[in-house]
Amino acid sequence: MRIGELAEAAGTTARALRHYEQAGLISSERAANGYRVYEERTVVRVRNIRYLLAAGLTLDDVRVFLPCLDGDVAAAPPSAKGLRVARERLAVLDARIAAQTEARDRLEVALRERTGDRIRPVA
Amino acid sequence: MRIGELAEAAGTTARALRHYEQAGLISSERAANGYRVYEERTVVRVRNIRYLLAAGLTLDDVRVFLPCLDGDVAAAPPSAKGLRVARERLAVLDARIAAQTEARDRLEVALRERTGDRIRPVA
DNA sequence: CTTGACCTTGACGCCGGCGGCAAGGTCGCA
DNA sequence: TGCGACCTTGCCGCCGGCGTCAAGGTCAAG
Repeated sequence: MRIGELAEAAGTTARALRHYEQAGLISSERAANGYRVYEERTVVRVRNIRYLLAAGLTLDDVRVFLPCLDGDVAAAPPSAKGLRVARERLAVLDARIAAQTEARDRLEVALRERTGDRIRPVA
Repeated sequence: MRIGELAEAAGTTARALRHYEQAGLISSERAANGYRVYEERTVVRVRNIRYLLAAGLTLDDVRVFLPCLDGDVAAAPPSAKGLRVARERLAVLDARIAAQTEARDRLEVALRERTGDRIRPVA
């Protein structure tokens, strides 16, 4: 399939796909005329990429998960290094989530206190 | 007080303060030599601004809270609009956190499966 | 043969919240 | 009188994930 088809099938744009390729997240072969040609499974891969992006990860983050992006769990088990990196990522994600949750709670508290008081007890 | 003092008192930088002024969040008078001069209460205001920023709002969002940023009880309570913006932000933050938590959980599950199944890592 | 839909690379634009540098003016103090 | 700390405006840079031209090549249909 060509880039336009893939884009539509995966719910994104050709531009984004070139961007992912440039970032090393997907790969393509080339037809004689230079057009990019993709395999069917790339659709799944791209969907997974977009899922992770939507979850707030960066392209850099996503790269770490490449081995698991094709949805085939039995396929390529990650290397020890991959596992280590993945665990580190997990910690990073936890930290990030914690930070955002904290911010969220602050906002909620502010809102709650607004029911009467001022925006926040200011020191 | 001058910009440097305000910056230190409010826990930020002179650069950021000029940025806030440029964004219409704070105002200053000018001394004869052109230096910005601030009132004491601006410290509180800036702290509140930074508090809201840290809670995940944008400068644009903060603008709607201007009437209540001085911590003055007599001042106007946050407008209905302000509350609405804050609630919307809260929803956005919640969604973002949920998505990331979901991704995190996926990763954890994947990790668990790998380490349980295949002990031998592949280079 | 032409149109028009599709593809190619390359490069600049944008948003947000500043950081940081340039190039200069203004102080107080020794 | 000269140093150094402070201030001024202005503008470019950065990160991330693309959007959006620009300037072309390719191909099937009419």
